[in-house]
Amino acid sequence: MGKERVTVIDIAHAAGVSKSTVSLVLQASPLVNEVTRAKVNAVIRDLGYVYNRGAANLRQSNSKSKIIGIVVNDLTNSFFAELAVGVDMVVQSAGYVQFLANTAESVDRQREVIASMREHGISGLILSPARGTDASDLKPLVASGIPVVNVVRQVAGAKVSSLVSDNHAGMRDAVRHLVGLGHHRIAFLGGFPDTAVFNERLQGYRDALSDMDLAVHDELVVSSAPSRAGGVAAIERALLLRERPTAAVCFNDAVAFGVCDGLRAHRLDPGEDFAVIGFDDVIEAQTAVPALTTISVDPQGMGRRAAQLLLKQINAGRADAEAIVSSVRLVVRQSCGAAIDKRERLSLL
Amino acid sequence: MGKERVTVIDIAHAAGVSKSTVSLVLQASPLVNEVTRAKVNAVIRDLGYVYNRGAANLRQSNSKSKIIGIVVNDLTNSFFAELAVGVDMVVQSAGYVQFLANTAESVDRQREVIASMREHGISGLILSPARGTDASDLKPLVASGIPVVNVVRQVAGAKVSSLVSDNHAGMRDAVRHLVGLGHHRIAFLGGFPDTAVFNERLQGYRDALSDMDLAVHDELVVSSAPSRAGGVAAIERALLLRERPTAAVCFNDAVAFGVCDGLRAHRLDPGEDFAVIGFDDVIEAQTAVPALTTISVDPQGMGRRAAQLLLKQINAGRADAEAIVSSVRLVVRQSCGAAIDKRERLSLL
DNA sequence: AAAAATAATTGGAACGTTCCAATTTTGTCA
DNA sequence: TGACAAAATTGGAACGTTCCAATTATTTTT
Repeated sequence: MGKERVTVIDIAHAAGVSKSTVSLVLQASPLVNEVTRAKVNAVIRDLGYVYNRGAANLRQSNSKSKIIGIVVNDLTNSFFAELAVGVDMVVQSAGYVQFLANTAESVDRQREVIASMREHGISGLILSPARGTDASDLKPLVASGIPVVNVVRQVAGAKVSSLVSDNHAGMRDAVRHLVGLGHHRIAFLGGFPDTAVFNERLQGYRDALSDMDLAVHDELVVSSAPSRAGGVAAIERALLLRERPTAAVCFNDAVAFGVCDGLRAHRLDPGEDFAVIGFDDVIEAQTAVPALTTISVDPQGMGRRAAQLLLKQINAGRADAEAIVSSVRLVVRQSCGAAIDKRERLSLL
Repeated sequence: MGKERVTVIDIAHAAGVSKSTVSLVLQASPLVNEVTRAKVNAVIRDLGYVYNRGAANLRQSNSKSKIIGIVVNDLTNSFFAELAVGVDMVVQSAGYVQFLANTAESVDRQREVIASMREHGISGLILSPARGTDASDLKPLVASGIPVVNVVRQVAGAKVSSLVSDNHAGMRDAVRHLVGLGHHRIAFLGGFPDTAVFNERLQGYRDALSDMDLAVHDELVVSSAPSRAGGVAAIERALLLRERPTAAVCFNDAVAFGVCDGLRAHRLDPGEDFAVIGFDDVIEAQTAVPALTTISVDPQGMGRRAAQLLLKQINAGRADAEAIVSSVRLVVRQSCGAAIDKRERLSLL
């Protein structure tokens, strides 16, 4: 059943026209007469023809392939899943289809999948680089004129566009908010110190404290895996300090949830006895108990913007690197509690 | 810089051999002499040649394309993200690359992306069908001999393979466990009643109650959106019953988390005052507070198995439909609490 | 050393499409 | 009706690869 392919030649034959004409109707060219167009389209439907983009693409090597690649370092992280969804939306409605690959932080794997995608003729790539990605890994790609947009993480020295969230400003706003509520011992919890994102966020924390004329205590900075379990571990350590913090900004929401878990394990009520602020605003942040105050980075929106930027570069034919930092905003929910003085007043009742 | 493509002809020319020879070394044929092979490979590296799979694939239309498609109905759901990761793992190590598309439950979108993938020459498809998918949507695909593996959801009447989790047995085990702990008013919360998955799980719930000689009360079945918010709504309704349930099995983990939230809003402690069991075992289930007792379905494992099944069919050239139900297992954590009598004994202290 | 066998290489056709230049058909105007 | 313009159609070459049959180079056998 349905062994051999139906080609334009078959269509042409059945419709009594030439293959050139069939090709023209496939491209919706205005050159072809209405009645022949109708006839050809009918035959196309009848014979169950399916367009062979591979062949088409071979001929028109000038034109682009309608395929883009997206490779992320950790698809199990819902942040990246959301990002992929955002990319998918704009890419899909532009008539493109996307190769998606997960590198699980392996640069070797990343190299392989990028090479494979290249052989398949992607006309652009959105990349959330694995830790340790070197500019040389992207070199061949940009040398052959394929636009690349880095998201979330930058690659030092690579001449490609990037779209990262404003880590510095986000963390600064979080700290300011806590200070405004009356806190002055604020911890910075979670994250691996060898990443650019960590350092940007940490710097935002430090700068905010300085701006508000508060001392920066290094023992209040506790790094850990950027996961829920890491959050538990980090708050454990922070609670051992002789002078306990009264609030924490966390590397990301996963850490923040872990911190809440750890607080509860110590009979402390997050939001009430201790203020917690996350980063990312993952979906669960709004429905968790307590709802998480966090920095919203809208990963889906970032995905959309990255895809738009990539498509723009593909269409322009020219890919001059531009670095966009995506603004973020503080979303105040319950986990950071009310102002300290107000709380004290209430507790007097 | 790097404007025009390097082709086998360029390689042949530079290495002083024919394009046929170059082609042979590209395919690692044993027919070619070691020294020429080395020479050709050197030139390939020097000129920065990249293989054009499109062209190759065009010629050898018998051979397959090394591309598979995966389309899911909701990538923002971490269950499907995990599934995609599982697929990615086996597909990647088999030298394939995957088109990934998200349909967001739209059958129209699904139809479009499947058509697009077909035009791009996928040699197999893994599909988690959007709600309302009809067998006719898959007809053309199977007619042209492209293997399809449905995951999570079946499509009635479609002659394709499927891999679904054992919903009936999973829910049955959950209910049995609760009955074993001493509960006899157990609610079934969440999910849309018009889906096959819902009905399979509900049937497991009913059968387990019957098996244990307990009555099935329809008012204890409260459907809702299969989300955290839906869980909150469902438990709200369940708590309005004059005879309240003491435990609940939930349509999935998201609902279960919502149920926990709702319980807390009523000053009830999930796991202590009310037993909750989820379904899916998403990552957060183990780190949540209380850790969620749930039915583990290992989405990543399902993804791997689905991919393996698909590759098997692709390689066999023959795609006889087989229906696999993936076994599940109850993972007991804290949200279902201790046995009722033990708890009563403890509370006497 | 000639014949036969084997190893290595090669030119051209083919895959399914698009593009170009050329041709045929149709329409318009004097 | 003839001349011209406009509209519609068309054949062949090309894209980058693989495959086949054929050729050439090398080795083995007698």
